[in-house]
Amino acid sequence: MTTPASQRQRVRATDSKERLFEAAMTLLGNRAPEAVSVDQIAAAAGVSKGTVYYNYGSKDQLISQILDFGANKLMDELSRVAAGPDPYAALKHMVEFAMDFVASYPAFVQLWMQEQLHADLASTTTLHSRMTDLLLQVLERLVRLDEADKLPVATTIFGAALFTARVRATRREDLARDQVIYAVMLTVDGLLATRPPATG
Amino acid sequence: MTTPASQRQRVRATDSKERLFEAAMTLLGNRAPEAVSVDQIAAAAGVSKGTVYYNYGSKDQLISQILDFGANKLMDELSRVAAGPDPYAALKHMVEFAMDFVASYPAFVQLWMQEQLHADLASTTTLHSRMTDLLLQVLERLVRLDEADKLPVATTIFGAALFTARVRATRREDLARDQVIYAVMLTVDGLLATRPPATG
Amino acid sequence: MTTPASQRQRVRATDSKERLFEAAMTLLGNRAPEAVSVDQIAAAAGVSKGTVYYNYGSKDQLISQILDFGANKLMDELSRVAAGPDPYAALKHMVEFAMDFVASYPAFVQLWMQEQLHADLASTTTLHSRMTDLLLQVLERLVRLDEADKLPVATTIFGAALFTARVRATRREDLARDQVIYAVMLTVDGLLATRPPATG
Amino acid sequence: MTTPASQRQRVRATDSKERLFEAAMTLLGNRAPEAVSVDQIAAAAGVSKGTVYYNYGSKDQLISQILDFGANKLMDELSRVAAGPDPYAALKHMVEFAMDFVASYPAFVQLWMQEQLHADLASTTTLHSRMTDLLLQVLERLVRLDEADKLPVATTIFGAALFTARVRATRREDLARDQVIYAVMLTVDGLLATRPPATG
DNA sequence: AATGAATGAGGATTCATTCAT
DNA sequence: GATGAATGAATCCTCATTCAT
Repeated sequence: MTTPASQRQRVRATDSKERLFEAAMTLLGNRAPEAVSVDQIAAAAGVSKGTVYYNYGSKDQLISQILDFGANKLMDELSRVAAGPDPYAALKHMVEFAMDFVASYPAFVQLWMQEQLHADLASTTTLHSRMTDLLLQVLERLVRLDEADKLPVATTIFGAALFTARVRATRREDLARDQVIYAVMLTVDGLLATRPPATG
Repeated sequence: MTTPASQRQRVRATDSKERLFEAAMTLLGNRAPEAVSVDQIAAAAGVSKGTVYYNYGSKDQLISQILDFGANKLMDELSRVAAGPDPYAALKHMVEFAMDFVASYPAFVQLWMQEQLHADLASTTTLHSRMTDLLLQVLERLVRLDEADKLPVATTIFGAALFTARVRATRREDLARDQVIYAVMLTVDGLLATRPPATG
Repeated sequence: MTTPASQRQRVRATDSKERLFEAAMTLLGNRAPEAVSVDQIAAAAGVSKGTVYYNYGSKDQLISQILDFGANKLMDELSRVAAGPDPYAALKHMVEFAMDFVASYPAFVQLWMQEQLHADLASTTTLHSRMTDLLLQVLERLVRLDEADKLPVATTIFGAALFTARVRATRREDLARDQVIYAVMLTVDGLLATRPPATG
Repeated sequence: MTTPASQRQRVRATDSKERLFEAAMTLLGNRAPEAVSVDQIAAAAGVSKGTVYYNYGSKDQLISQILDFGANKLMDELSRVAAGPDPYAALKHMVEFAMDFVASYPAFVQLWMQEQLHADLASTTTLHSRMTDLLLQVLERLVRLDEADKLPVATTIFGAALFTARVRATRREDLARDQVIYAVMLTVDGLLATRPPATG
């Protein structure tokens, strides 16, 4: 049935789903997921509570989709940036992008950190290892690393970027974007200063 | 609450209170505070629910006290370590201590990050600024920093340490303590490599 | 038992007991008994909560004793006043005394009205019938009443006095004592105007 | 989970709200609001506890609505009756109506008296002043009153009617309706006997 | 005589979820 | 597609009461 009337309805249906997604995104950027009720999300989206369940099945699934959306969006762009010819510039661009991404989607870090706590490390671990893998790909084009240092170094860069980005999102006045990026890149500078360059 | 602070000699009096503190500490290390019920804390401490309220007034106050306890303990020791003669060694000892502290009190980071989200930046901000102040005191004995870089750099070190420590606390198998400490110190190495030494 | 030692103890015991009585009296004047906790009473009296139970056995018994104390005090004085030679003057004095009594012991009316609701009409009914009996004794010295009118008339006077006195206790600015007494006495004036005088 | 549909009674949309209202009305007629739990109200209405909150938001709001409903219903009818041509008859009809109203809605007086105690004199004062205003409108068509006597006299009639009506609602055997109305009207008789008639 | 610690039953409220329409 | 009504489990908290000291 693709009568004009039902088409019009489908457009509006998609509308509801997207509005809910945006609303949840906004609300979850400031508060822990437990502190955001389905009522609040529905109200912020201007739809009824039932619509949340109609479109997403459950609160957890809605949150999961936000998390997945964020993780994929982040990784996609980061992978693209990581492919740049100059590894140092690529790393810096990655940090820059991460910084801006967190500013745009504060809910994402919020949710990811929250998930980190639960024992079900499914998507969480996945993102973490995807991130460190990607970082290491670029780092190894820059310096030679001991096997045992790889994960710690990558995790440190990842953590420094995430943490400072998150702090910036909360209290934005006193942490200038470029200075923070510079500070995070110091880890890489430290590597360059103390490690042999990558053999190519 | 009419508890004269001078008479803390009663052994049994402190017993329930301490057991509750420990139990809350343990439970809050693995889960978000909203996900830990007062019932669970009381049960884990082997006391009745009412005892939580008798001793702490409310769940929030119990959590607050854990947070304060952790913040003070952390800052006390860190201040002591920061006073060491060699600034680089002092910084490394600080990172080492932070790493071990988080391993011992995972609940603390958990709670602190949680607080970070809420808008009530009272104790949260305090710890953050106390930490960055202390870090900067030591850093400035090591290198000369632009005014605008101070807070970003200190926040980066703080964040990298906290984040990696927290990740270690969750999944301890693949992040060796010493390598992580080395990785966090890379930020300092980067500073040393790119900045003029402190004048003294 | 009137040994010196026990006397001395009785003095101190009486002290706590009386302080509790006064404190309860004050607190119960402004709030419903359910809204006044034993903690509050003990705190207001400057003693520990256990002392309430040591002295009164339970919250209910403490309240009961206040109620009994008030009922007896009120009835004693009212009986004395009722015996005056002029029945109209006696009635007016009774109303005056009741008005002042309620102003002094607002908790009393409060508690009595509260008890009124419960099905256990023990002390409540007793006071009510003692009051109406006393009123009727005086009224019958003034006018002749049909048997069926006695209780309604006495209850009306009782109620008018209690209600206005209670309203005065709450919002004291706009109800002058003497006008209120005059207004309550209008019921008696109405009787005098429409009823044959008592035969004596 | 949920009980099978066969066991559960289907309740119509508006039904639940009204059933809750009635149930609360009944329960609050016999007990102080603090002594009536939301569980009891829900059980008496045959709905779940959550339904109380869905329909009324809170226990206080439910009680408020009962109070408002009663106050409006009482005032509406009383205003209508007060407009009658003969002021004495109008007053008597007002008392009669009040008497019957309290018999029908004992909860109302109960709640009103309870509110009286709290310091939040919002709705309470309103009803009180609306009542005395209305009474005075009619009284002034009957007799001339000193300014200072107006409020006391009106409050006395209001109180006498409310109090006796409430006593009747509790122990109905010994206070006949007509005799009580007669007794309350004695205040008016007293005024007529001692005051100059209204000019007009 | 007095108390501080502890208790547990009970109460108000929230909220994710279900379901008939 | 969407919704409003209803639910009940779970949660935080209060408070009268008990008891060892």
